[in-house]
Amino acid sequence: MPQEIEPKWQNIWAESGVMKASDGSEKPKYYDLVMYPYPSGDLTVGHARNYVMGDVLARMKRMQGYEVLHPFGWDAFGLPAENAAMKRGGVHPRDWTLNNIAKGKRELKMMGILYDWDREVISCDPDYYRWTQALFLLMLERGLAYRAMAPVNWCPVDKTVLANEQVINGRCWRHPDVEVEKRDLEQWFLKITDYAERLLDDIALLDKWPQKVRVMQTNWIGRSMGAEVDFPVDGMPGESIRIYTTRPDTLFGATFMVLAPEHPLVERVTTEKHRARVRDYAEKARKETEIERLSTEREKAGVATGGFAINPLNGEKIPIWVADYVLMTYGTGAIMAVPAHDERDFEFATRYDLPIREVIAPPSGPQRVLREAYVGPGVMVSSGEFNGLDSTVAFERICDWLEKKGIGKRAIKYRLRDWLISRQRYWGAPIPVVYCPVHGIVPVPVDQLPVELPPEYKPLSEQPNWYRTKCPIGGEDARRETDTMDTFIDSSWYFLRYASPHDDHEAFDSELVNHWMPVDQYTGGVEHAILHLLYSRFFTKVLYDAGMVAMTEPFMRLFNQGMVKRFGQVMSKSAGNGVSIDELAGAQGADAGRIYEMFIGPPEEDVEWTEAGLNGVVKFLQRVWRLVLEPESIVAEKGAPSVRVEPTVLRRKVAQTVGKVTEHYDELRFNTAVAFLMELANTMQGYLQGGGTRDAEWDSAVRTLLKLLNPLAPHVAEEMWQHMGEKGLLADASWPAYDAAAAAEPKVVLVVQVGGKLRDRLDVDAGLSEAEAMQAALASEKVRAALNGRGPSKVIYVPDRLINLVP
RNA sequence: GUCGGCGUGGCGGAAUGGCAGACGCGCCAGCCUUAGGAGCUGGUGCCCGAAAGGGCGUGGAGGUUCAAAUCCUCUCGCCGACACCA
Repeated sequence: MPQEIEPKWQNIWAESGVMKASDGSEKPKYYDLVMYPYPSGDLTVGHARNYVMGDVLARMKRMQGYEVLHPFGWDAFGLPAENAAMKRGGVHPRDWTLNNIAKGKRELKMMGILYDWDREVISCDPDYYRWTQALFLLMLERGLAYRAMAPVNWCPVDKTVLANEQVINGRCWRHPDVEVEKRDLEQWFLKITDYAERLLDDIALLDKWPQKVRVMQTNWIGRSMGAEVDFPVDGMPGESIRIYTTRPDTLFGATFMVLAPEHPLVERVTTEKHRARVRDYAEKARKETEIERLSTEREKAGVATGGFAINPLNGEKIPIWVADYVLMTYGTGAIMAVPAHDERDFEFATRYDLPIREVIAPPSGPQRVLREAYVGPGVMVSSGEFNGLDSTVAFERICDWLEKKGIGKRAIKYRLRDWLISRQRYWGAPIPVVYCPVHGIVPVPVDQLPVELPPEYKPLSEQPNWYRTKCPIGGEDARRETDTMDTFIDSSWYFLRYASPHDDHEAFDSELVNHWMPVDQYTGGVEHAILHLLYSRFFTKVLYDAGMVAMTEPFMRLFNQGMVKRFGQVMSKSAGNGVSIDELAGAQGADAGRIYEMFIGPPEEDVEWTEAGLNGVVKFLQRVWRLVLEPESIVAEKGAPSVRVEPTVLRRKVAQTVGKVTEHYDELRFNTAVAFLMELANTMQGYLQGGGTRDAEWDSAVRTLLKLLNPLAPHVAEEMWQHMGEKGLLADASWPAYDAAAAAEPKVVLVVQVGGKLRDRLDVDAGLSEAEAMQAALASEKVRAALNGRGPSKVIYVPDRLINLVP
């Protein structure tokens, strides 16, 4: 198998345009999308694994008669380019990025991966980020973008703000060993929280997503249902503290309150005597880093304010404390503490010797000594008029009561927070607004987009020639926003741009988007399970509301492929353990590399890279080559066994392989799909060695094998196809149809059993499913007679080959 | 701590509740050249046995079933996500 065949076929495919997606096609569409990568230099075999998966699927779908959209692009803005530029002074991030893109593109082509390159999207291209900016303005127009002074996560290494989602365990997502700091800054946010409910509810529609990702998104959004209740402050008429609780049924057990250190009422409720200590404590809490504050290991600590509040349910006076285990960013920043039924409150009460009152009795009855909080449901006690009720009932009754009295109401809270999108970086899409002393925040008119980055690589805030501008409204001297957007904005809509990549008067053509979308298959790493996928879903819903797209969810079916590791670590150039596509394709050819990537392990699992098995797939390809083009050499093999593979066995094997390979490609179970093809090749070899004739049936077996192999090993398959004298591209050939009758085992047998004893057996048609076979059996005279009118206690379906195993 | 997922040969891993270990790697033997680290053929879960054959086997303990790697309960171990969210 000469390696020159690879460029040969790559050129033929390019000229024939097999990979181009036609907008006006009559065929059913199939949108096969892979997550666009960050162009970080050499792509590794880890990237290739992902893209080969997408390519195998695209090639099969084309052969199945779909009009396949299989595009590619680059997530080209972002910090690594700036870091690289800084490292080798003088390199512009743009040059570094575009250079990497050129390299990556060459490698992808080398692997025989076919993309519709006419639709390539590069997020740092002004023709792209022009529309990223337009979409930001759409958000602004719809009231979904706002500026706010807020304590933000600040990465001291990257010197930029991070979104919540980019803070992992209190550390920067890019630098796992760097603690994130808190800073107060005025920043742009997107109101993703407005969509929290829909983002959560619509997870139900994503039934073809991995359960794991659905759970992660659900938890991330974090809905809780409860009530907001106002607790009047003792001695301050008209003043009250609003708390949020998920357990209104425990209101009678509230023995104290806790405010977050940043809570606005802390100063007011604090008495003179306690003022100094409270101030001191709040000051310290503010300085603590998020990671210290969020540690559950730490003992709960706080200080009393000296102030009191009134429990509106029973009129009881309860002390107000300040403690940092209450977060200003969730709920109302204030809680009622019910130590008997909340573990955190229990710990706090125990430490400061605060009263603990049980108001829900566990099923085992009231506890004599409370050693720990009881958080389950039970019977209400010490709760006035609600005594004796089940706590789940009391939950509703107390809410009703609060609402009737006007001191509280049911409320739903989300863990999800608004998306902070400002980045104090050069290499990103500039936020297209102007600050005018007269008109305030003025959006740059869409027809003036893009707000292009200045050529010089230097912080935008240090480029007055760039940021000094005129107000688009009145022409006053004004200043441009010098922050750029989080790159996750770029990637929240790139899959829409592929539908009309050259549209130069709108972000995308709605009609074309509605034609291609939603994405039928989306493949990418699980590391994007929350960030990218949640943001893309959010964008899609906003665009739906704006009437610009017809779908409410962008990705129908999601697949998270595993990572390729080496020496136990994720493969990457920077970690120095990368194996490049060049090396893989250079070793034994692109096709062997492709098959090996698919065969190395289950696609969703992480795999350790080793080339130990590469030789096995090379042997497989060589065997296929001989079967197809030199079958006579196999018949002549010396020392061959005399085991015969009957023609019927070969025929059935071919039919079964069609069914299995089609199904497993479809379900992205490539490792087993490869195994089935190997089995077929083994059977075919056995057939020849056993003296099988090379008749029309053999010929059809060969052709079927080539078609099934084509998505995996397209160069070799095309070459063999051509050698066989076939006209036309194998890529254009039709996918073999599955013949269920030919694939079926000879027959199946039903065992009918009454009272645990075998009564009769019945042959049924081959090819029936278990359910069909059972039904057929129950309808048959023979079985009815055997049952003797008593009805079966059991009807057992057993394949013929296993009949002897049944007692 | 909570929520997910996973435990199968020497290895990567297969098995709609139906012959566990497909397919491949590795290993062993033979063939071929005989320079093989190339190629071909056969064998290869573990134990007993010369063989025929027998026994045991999917982390562990129970259970459901004619039948369990698969379903249920408990338990041990590993991995991942989230983690004071009131």
